[in-house]
Amino acid sequence: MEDIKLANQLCFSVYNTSRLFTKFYQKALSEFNLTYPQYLVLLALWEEDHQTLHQIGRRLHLESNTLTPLLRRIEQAGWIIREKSPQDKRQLGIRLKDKGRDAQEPIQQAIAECLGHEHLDISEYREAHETIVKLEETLRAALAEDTDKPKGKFNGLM
Amino acid sequence: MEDIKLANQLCFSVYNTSRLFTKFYQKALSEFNLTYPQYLVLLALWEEDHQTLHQIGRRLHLESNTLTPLLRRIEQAGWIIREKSPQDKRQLGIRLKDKGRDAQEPIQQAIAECLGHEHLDISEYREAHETIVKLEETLRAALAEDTDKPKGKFNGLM
DNA sequence: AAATAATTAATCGTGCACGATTGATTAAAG
DNA sequence: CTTTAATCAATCGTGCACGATTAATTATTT
Repeated sequence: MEDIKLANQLCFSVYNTSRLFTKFYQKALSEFNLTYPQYLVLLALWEEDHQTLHQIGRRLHLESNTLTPLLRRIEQAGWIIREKSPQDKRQLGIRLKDKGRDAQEPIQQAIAECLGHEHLDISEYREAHETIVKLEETLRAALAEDTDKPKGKFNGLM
Repeated sequence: MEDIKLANQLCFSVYNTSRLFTKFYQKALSEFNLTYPQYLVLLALWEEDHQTLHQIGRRLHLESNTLTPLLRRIEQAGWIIREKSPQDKRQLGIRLKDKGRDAQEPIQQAIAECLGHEHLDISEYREAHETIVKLEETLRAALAEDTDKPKGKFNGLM
């Protein structure tokens, strides 16, 4: 029963920190008219251009219900191009336009300045990163478990 | 420049963990037709009944643009009552209905079962909680700083 | 007392998240 | 080859978040 209180506090502080972090990035990204999720898509494409919607979804843990409109907005703003794959017409290919490729340096620069301007020493949080990644994996495993096994203790019996 | 990569990773894992945690709670709360933010409001009221919208906002770091519709939905579902304060007609008082008060035990129970069922040992994450709270405070301080000081290095000079 | 400022909730518009479903296309089974 | 199953993107509806503004009320100043 004391575990619930701890879970509540942990969840709440993760929730708060996520909102704060997003707000922080939003400030750096505002001059480019980008949101944080849009920036994540660009990050994925900077690592590897020309991915499918599905691949980007695997990387960001998002599905088409979120990605379809998100990618459409990013295309609308001229960062990327969406086009059906000729080989497999189910898939949607995503690739950077020049604007998207060229923006990598200035955008990273803006974020770096924002970090500096706030004298935020993120390197202090290396341990925070490690612990939260472990928590992330634990939660993902726990949640994945009972999408496989539907429910209850009688799996595979009916 | 390496700091940006670290910040990106940290922010992304916080973002992921927040979504996973919410999903975890959502599963426990679904039988009560409650969302995680709605549960947070109930948590606040269980600690202290009869608060104003403003007070709840201070506790959850949310403002009226989010809380007004959120509280309206919670009232709609019969958990709480919203009523203008007679003393100060600007304020909106929020208090639990019987349904809201009585649900505390069964809801906490459902969450506890969910924790157990997933064999999630949250107590392992006491250190995660500490580090993330520190990160939360750092970010909040950094972001608060330049809502006070508007921008640039020439504050208070014009 | 009258004018001004501050506080508070509500409103508006946009953009995620996400459960659930649908329709198109491809792969696999019979 | 045809039927069936699997895959993938899109769509739909709901509920947050949040920047920005507005309107009502109260507090403060003059």
